[in-house]
Formats: sequence, C-alpha cells, structure tokens
Amino acid sequence: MRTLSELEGVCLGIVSKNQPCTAYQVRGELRGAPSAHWRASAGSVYPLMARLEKQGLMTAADTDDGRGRRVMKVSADGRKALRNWIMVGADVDMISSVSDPVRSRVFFLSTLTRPQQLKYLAKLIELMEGYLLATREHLAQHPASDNLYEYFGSLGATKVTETRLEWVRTMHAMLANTK
Amino acid sequence: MRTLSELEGVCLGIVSKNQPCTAYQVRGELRGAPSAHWRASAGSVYPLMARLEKQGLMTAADTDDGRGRRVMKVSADGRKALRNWIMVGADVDMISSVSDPVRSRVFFLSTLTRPQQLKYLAKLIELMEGYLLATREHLAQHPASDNLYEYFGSLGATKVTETRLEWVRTMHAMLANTK
DNA sequence: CGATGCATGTAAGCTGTTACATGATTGC
DNA sequence: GCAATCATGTAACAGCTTACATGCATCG
Repeated sequence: MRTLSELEGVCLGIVSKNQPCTAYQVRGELRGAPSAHWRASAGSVYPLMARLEKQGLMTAADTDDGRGRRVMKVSADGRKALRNWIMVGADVDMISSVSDPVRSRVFFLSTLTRPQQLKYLAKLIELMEGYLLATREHLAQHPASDNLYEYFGSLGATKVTETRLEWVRTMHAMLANTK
Repeated sequence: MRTLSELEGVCLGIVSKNQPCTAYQVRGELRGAPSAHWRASAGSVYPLMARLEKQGLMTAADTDDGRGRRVMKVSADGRKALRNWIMVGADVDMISSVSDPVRSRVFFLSTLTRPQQLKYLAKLIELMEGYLLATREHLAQHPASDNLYEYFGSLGATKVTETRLEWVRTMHAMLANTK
C-alpha cells in the first residue's frame, strides 16, 4: 500500500468527514480552509479522486439529479489508508517542514536599505493583522463544543499566525531603533 | 523580468551573502538551515544556478584548483531581482501559505481511536522537543550581534516551533482529560 | 590505496498549477 | 434570457525529487 501524498490524505479526510461527497465539494472545503495553502485546482483534485477510487480507497456513485454529480464514500481500505497517512506524519520531516516564505526573505533583508526594510516589514504587519482577524473569525465559528478537531486545527493556525505577527513586530521595532 | 521562484530567490540570496560561492556551497547552506524544507537536490540546484547565470543575474568563473569548481557572483541585475523577490513576498498568499502537515492531520484525528490519538500526539511532542532543542542551538550560534538577519530568521523558526509544541501539548492534555 | 568528501551534472518521475473546454441549473 | 454558480474534466507546463553518473582530492 503506497502512502498517500499530502493532498491525497487531506482530500480523503474531507470525503470521510462529509460523505457522501463530490469532488466539487472537496474543492470548496479546501478553499474555505483557514490556511489556503492548497489551490486545489480542478487539475489536481479530479484526477486525484479518480486515482483513489481506482485504488479501492473510495467508492463512487453517479446521481440522477441532472447535474452529473458523482458522490464518493470512503471504503474500509480507505479508512485504513487515512489512519496510516496520519501515523506516518509523526516523523522529523513532517514536524520540521514548516516552510515560511517570510522567513526565507528575512534572511536576505540586508539586500534592502533600512527604509525599504521598514516599509517591507510594515506591509507584512498590516497584511498579517488582517489575516489574523480572519483566522480568529474562523476559530470563533468552530468552537470546541461543535467539532473538537476542527477547533484544534483552527487553534493551531491562529496561534502560529499570532506568533509570526509578534515576530515581525519585534524585527520592525529593532530595526527602527538602531541605525 | 520574470519573478523568481522560492528556491531561486533563496539560492540567489545565499550566493549574494557568500560570494564568490559555488553551487555545492549553496546546497550545504540549505542542508544546514534550521528548517530543512528544501532538500536542495543536485537536480534542482545545478540547473537553477545555470538558469540564473544565463539570465544575467549571476556571473560564473571556472577555477583552476583541479576540482572544477565554478564560483558565482551576483550581478547588478541579480541584486535588483533579489530585492524584487523580497518585496513581492509582501502578499496575502505569502503570509498565509504556511502549510503544516501536522495541522492537516489534526483535522482528521477523529479517524483514530482515543488511545491512538494520544499515542500519535505523544510521539509528536517527543519529536518536537528534540527539534526545538536543535533550533535553539542554532539560534544560540547566531547571536544578533553577529549577523542580525540570520538571528531574525532563527528567532522566527524557534518561536514558531515553540508555539506548535505548546499547541500539540494543549491538544494532548484536552484529549487525555475527556472521554 | 581505499574510503570519504568535494564537485558537477543528467534523466526520469511525481505532484501540483494554469488555462482551457464543456454543459446543466438556478436566480434575477 | 442571461449571468452566476454548480459540476466535471483534459492538456501543457512548472518545479522539485530521487537516482544515477562521473571524476578529482585529501586523509588515514
């Protein structure tokens, strides 16, 4: 049994939570997620779903509502694969691989003049403040009493966003106070 | 002027910091980074460096030390492209796109039994504690007085790692105390 | 003199994206 | 009736990885 890719695991998980569920719905869920890492383009999701079906991890059924909807359910093998995908994630690679485009750029901030640096960081702070509001909104709409795991996910996204914002603020303050 | 990819920006930045600098050195720097997101395989770095050279962002010169080393320097156009790459990073996509494989999995934790959940989270905590020690070590070896921007980068990695660890601990505690 | 490290590169493959193509349904 | 949304899919390309291939230098 080949281990699932990140997007495969996430899509299988979304189907398992919402089944019976269409590929279109999966794309909608991905777009509505707190961290929009996945563009979840049609070109990735549809072939992916077909792949999972062919491997027996999902079963599909055509509907007759005139829209050609194809609803999916996770099979017993699919649930096993999903559990396996989660477990495999407890690995050094997984816990360290949070790649941050902002951090990548900070390393080379010396390329900019001091005023440019401050302007860049100020722009980041503004964007992050807006983004933080959005994640907090998302968190408020997913209380622990409703669905504990969605709450956990949103909580993680919010906490990390808060930390990153605080970090950028620290840098801005330090650069503003030295020459 | 086409905007640089993430890896292109990072590599150009590494060269600009260490020039004159070989592709081999760039790979070494990437491997030693606090967050090993980039595997920086030869298959990506060498063609990338050749590409940047062809575009006039770097100049290359062969050495005669018998090892066929090819040392690179960033050109004026290259510095401009690097500044541009940084600035373009002040964008909603960039600040939100911190994709976390752990968070992805947490959303579907209901797939596991409670004991499996606790075991999984305990494993994560163990791994993250080790990883946190490594990032703190890295931070200690890059004091602000030495190179401010490397310090900033390491600081960000450490802060985010601390936050994620605390988050996983919170989840573990909550799941351990409810049935 | 053999292992390890320095140093460069290519070929094939995986995973995702953008852009396109198609068609039905619902709401104004 | 026409725009927006629902719904499915394909083709071409981008970017990075793994695995392979090559050869010299240094150290024990």
